Amino acid sequence: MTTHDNDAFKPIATVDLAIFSLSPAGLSVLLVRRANAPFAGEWALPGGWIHIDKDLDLEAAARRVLKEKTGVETPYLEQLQTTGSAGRDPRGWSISIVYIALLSADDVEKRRDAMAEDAEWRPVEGDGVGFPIAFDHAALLKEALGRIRNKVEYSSLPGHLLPARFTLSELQSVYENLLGRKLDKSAFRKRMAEADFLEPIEGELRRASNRPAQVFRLKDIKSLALFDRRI
Amino acid sequence: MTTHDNDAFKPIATVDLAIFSLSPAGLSVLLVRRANAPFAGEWALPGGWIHIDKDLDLEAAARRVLKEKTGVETPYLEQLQTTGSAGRDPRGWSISIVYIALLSADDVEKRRDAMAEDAEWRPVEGDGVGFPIAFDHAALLKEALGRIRNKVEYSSLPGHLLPARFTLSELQSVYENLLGRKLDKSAFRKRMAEADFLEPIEGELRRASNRPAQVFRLKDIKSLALFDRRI
DNA sequence: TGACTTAGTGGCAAATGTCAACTAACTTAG
DNA sequence: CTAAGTTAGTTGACATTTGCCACTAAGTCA
Repeated sequence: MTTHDNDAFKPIATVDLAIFSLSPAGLSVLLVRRANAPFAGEWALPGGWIHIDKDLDLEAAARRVLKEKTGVETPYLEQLQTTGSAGRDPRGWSISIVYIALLSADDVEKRRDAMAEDAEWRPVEGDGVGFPIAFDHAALLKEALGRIRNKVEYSSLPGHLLPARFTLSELQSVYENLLGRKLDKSAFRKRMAEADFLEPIEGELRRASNRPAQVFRLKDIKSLALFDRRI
Repeated sequence: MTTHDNDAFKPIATVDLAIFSLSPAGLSVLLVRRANAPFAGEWALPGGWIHIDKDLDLEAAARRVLKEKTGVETPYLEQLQTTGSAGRDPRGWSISIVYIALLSADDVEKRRDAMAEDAEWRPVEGDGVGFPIAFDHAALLKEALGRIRNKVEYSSLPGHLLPARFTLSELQSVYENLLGRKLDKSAFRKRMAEADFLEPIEGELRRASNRPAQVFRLKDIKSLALFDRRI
């Protein structure tokens, strides 16, 4: 292996984000309208070059892009995968480090004013958004959706799509929405208790329902609790 | 985001591999002695620059490095994570796309002559190798070991450390070695049947044991079967 | 105050997992 | 050739877990 610093070994490198939020209608993903070639005018996953003068590391780069596009800072950011090849970008050999970010609908709504003008939430339809998007971003989006739908079955991931405080019924609704099926209330509550990733906020009840419901929060807002057995 | 092609946005990019094999004594990892600065003379995970003139994509780059260092081609290569920051390489902002490769002891032995001279198998001790290694490779190795030890509990990963043909007892031994505990034979066999990732090779028995044992192969040599419930 | 809605819990039947003991297919020694 | 021994493979009793229906509880509303 030859070891010398020149452009023969330096690909284009970006971070790209699959940013999701959840409404009663289902998952939405954030897309941006590209201003410049290649793919000018087309929708894409938000992303950008790594600013080696500003970004201390990859996660910092991803967080910067997330903030720029949504105005939101999320505790939950997961690296999906890195894709890189000669053919994926007309400008040259390029690498994309792809992250998944999960935002609660609340946070999104609160920061709607701070959203980038070129960005828009689009409902997820099946494995994509129902229309073509730039680069290989359709494949990346499909991969991200696969990751989310898989992890819902064995982890606390849905909790990261809720506001910081939520009820068990709200959590169950998110699981059901992402799983695409109804869950038994008793079994669900038993599972959540067993998985031990929630803590009741003492003295805080949600009075919107007929019977006041206990409010919970995630014990760990940055990482997922993994279950021993799939739902 | 400014979009222009210059070195302000081009980090150093390499692929690095955590290559494992298993002996009765436990896991071993391949290390290489670095010839050049930085960290000249120190041990590191094998890796190298992406050759944008030769490598069609990242996986091709990883496979090239694997072949160069071990002489072996493995069906099983998994992307671990991508790490990148300003501080991890003295030469500048750098990214490493890290892969895990699993080789059977058989394949390693058969191709020992083709192994790179600067490469050496080292036994895994705890979360590392028991001595310092270059760059942030100790952290990467720890991460890779964590990934493997986690996935043993809910997937067919151990099958990828065996030769293409193996018996259930051999497979069980690998699980026990990586899990660090004994498994009940009957329960183990029931689990493997349930997970449905093995197929018996008709008419092929291993006669090394007292009672001839059925020989199996993995149904899918490139990807893992995931279990519904952890072992 | 009673009907209704939602939250939260209990308990039993069904399903699943554990593992000891069994049978089977050899090899080895006498 | 046969019995003993070793390993592979299977069975089934019992323990544990899970699913889910029905119950109680805490309100709101008319």
